[in-house]
Amino acid sequence: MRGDADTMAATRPGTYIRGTETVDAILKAAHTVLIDEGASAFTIRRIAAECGMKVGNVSYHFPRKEMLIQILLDELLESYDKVLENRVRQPSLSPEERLRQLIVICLEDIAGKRTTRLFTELWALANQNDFVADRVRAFYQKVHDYIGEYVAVLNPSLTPDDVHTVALYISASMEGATPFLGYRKPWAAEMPAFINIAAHALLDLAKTITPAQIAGLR
Amino acid sequence: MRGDADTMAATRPGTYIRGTETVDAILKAAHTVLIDEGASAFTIRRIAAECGMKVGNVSYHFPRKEMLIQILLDELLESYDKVLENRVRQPSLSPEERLRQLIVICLEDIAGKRTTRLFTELWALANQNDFVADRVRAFYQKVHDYIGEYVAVLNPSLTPDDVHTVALYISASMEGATPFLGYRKPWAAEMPAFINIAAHALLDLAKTITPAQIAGLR
DNA sequence: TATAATATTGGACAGCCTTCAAGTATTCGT
DNA sequence: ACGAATACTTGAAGGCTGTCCAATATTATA
Repeated sequence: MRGDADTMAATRPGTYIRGTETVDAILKAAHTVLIDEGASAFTIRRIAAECGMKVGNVSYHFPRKEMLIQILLDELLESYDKVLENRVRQPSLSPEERLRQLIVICLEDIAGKRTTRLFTELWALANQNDFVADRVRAFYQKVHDYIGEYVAVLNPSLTPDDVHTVALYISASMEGATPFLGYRKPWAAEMPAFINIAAHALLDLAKTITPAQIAGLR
Repeated sequence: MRGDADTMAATRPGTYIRGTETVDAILKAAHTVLIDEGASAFTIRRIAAECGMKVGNVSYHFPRKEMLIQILLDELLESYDKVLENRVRQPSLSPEERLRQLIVICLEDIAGKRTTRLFTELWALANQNDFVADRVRAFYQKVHDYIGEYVAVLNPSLTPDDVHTVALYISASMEGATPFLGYRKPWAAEMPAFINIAAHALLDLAKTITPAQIAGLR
């Protein structure tokens, strides 16, 4: 059985084998449409066409379009969680090298089509859709916690609040690359140099920033 | 007469006073709808309702919806240009103080509703709409040139290419604040601390980064 | 294999949307 | 004040949307 009882408003339908396969196909098609054609093309009919189904069938498995969005988003963000967990937490490196790894991984990921498209759409959707806004917030919360872990080790003089703020700054610096150096964005070619600067500047920041500087005393 | 002959594909209709007033009202309404309700609500009907007009009338002044988007976007981005020109170029400060000013101004602007909403929508629209993509690129090009001017002075060891890359990095670091600390975004409350960190870190970067670091030699 | 649960189909519905042609009203220069 | 240019309104066509439903087909299990 899928779906954590937790905050879930909608559980995945389908109990028969065939049904779950269909649900998977719909979600995959929805993913493709959202990434390739954007939110404006994200319609039941377009999704049904993408996976060679009838509108009624998609509507049967996802009686409300909102359900589809919610489940798709949950699965997508969960997959990002796993990437972070597997690629960053694994190696037995120094905190500094791990943070560098995380920065490189994040920026390389941002350069990919899926991430560039998905997150630009999500940031816009979050302006109006509370569900999307909340899930995106929860996702980045985790990312900031990852970063904060390393920052706290690298710079023991920071309070927990300061650590969070620095992590937020590091994360924002990277995410800002999305509309500039993301997939098919104007300065995509400069990503290698950008990664070099980011790795240098953000590591240096994490190690040397002081509470006084965060507080604006200078 | 309105509309610069320059690159304009579409010129604003209307030569009568009443006509231009109507056009202005439509543009204002379109602006409101886009900022307050997002791209999905950006429809002729919704815009007409917003300014108390009939659908046909809006359609008369803007025969194609695309025209409306284009003219609205041109006017919006031009207004941002002017803010930059007036608020940053004016004062006779040192390059360092000017760059700090620019950073503070940009981030305070990002915290506003208009900028947060507008640019998140534009980044998403740019994924599919070539016109939007091009205008947004041209806009940021200018921003990067502004930043680059100061970077070049603060750090004479950098080549013009390096200067542009550093300017790009600085700009991205600031824009990345939008989905995190923008208007009604989850960490909006941390903007003051974020500005402190950014002003410190980005100025330090501009002054001390070396070509070797940008090239990844370490 | 019978039966009940599940899946799929095709279509109807009301509601949006954009576009357009045609007619009316207003405004401007003379 | 008059004619022409411009502005506005109307109404309807045609296509898209999400949702719903009844009929049919498939599947799992007792």
